[in-house]
Amino acid sequence: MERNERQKKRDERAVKLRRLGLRATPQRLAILAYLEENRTHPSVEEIYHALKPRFPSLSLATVYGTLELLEQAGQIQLLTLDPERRRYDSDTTPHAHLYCRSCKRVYDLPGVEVVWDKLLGEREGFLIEQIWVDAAGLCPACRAKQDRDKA
Amino acid sequence: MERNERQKKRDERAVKLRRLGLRATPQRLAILAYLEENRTHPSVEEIYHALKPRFPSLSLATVYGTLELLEQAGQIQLLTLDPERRRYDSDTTPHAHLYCRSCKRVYDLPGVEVVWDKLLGEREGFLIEQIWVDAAGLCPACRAKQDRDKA
DNA sequence: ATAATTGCAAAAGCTTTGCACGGAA
DNA sequence: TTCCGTGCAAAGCTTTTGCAATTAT
Repeated sequence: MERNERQKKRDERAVKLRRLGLRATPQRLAILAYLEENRTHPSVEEIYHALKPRFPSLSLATVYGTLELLEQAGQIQLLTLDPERRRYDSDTTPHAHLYCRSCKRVYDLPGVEVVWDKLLGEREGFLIEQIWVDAAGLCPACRAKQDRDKA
Repeated sequence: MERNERQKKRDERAVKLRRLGLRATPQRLAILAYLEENRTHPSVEEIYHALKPRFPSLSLATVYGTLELLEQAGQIQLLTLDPERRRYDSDTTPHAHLYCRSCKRVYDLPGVEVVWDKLLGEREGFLIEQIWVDAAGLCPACRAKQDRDKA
């Protein structure tokens, strides 16, 4: 990616934050950029460790706070399917996830056709604002490894 | 419920546990019974507090351990849609849940038609063993309350 | 200049672990 | 009698909080 393009994206993120009434601090821009560039559904700790070298003074509390803020602003989504820790996804469009019970990572699960919009709205008195389709099982790599071990 | 019927259900639970290779201790029977009789998706702490009066020596560690055991044996399911704590459901048949962001309780969500079985099995290299459909929003009571407050 | 944000340290939950004792089979 | 299971206390993590110092606007 060109230097100019990188700068352009950074500016776009800054504008986005200011439109939300938030200050565009280097920490927030970096966290947002990390999430957009790493679609691995990172945990808070993973984001923290990835950015710590570039921001030696970065604190976990800041990462927690920023993620909560971005989530409430609808810029990212909180994933709860990993029972051990929070994970975040900058892709807020509807898609299913899978939690691999072997490597404990979260993957996008392709090919799940759900009529997401039909589920939102009112339903038997409930107001449905958000839907997640979560799976648990094995990712391709762990599945292959398990087959090998059995053989 | 008659005394005989209660005893009968207790015996059935004991048999079920022994078939799984587990000892039928009073604590385990009580936890299982509580989950079957309280379909409120209780947290570990809720189960602990409910049973503590009848089992003054009961420990949280025992509740945690028993729930993990029962889950791995497929007798109950772990729900992760409440980001603050684990909840459990003795109903292991496919059904959707809703997390009310106001009262923070978990409800069964009626009327969601998902072809659950079609989602299980192999899919693009992934092995899908379990599926959850989780929603966030407002339960009927909190929704009514919010409408009232707005008026 | 001013108000929002960060970073630190401490605290607060939730969950797990190790081990001696007790109880189910 | 033999192990499995329980309870306790301590530890381990994840997440939150309060506040003084810093920084974006």
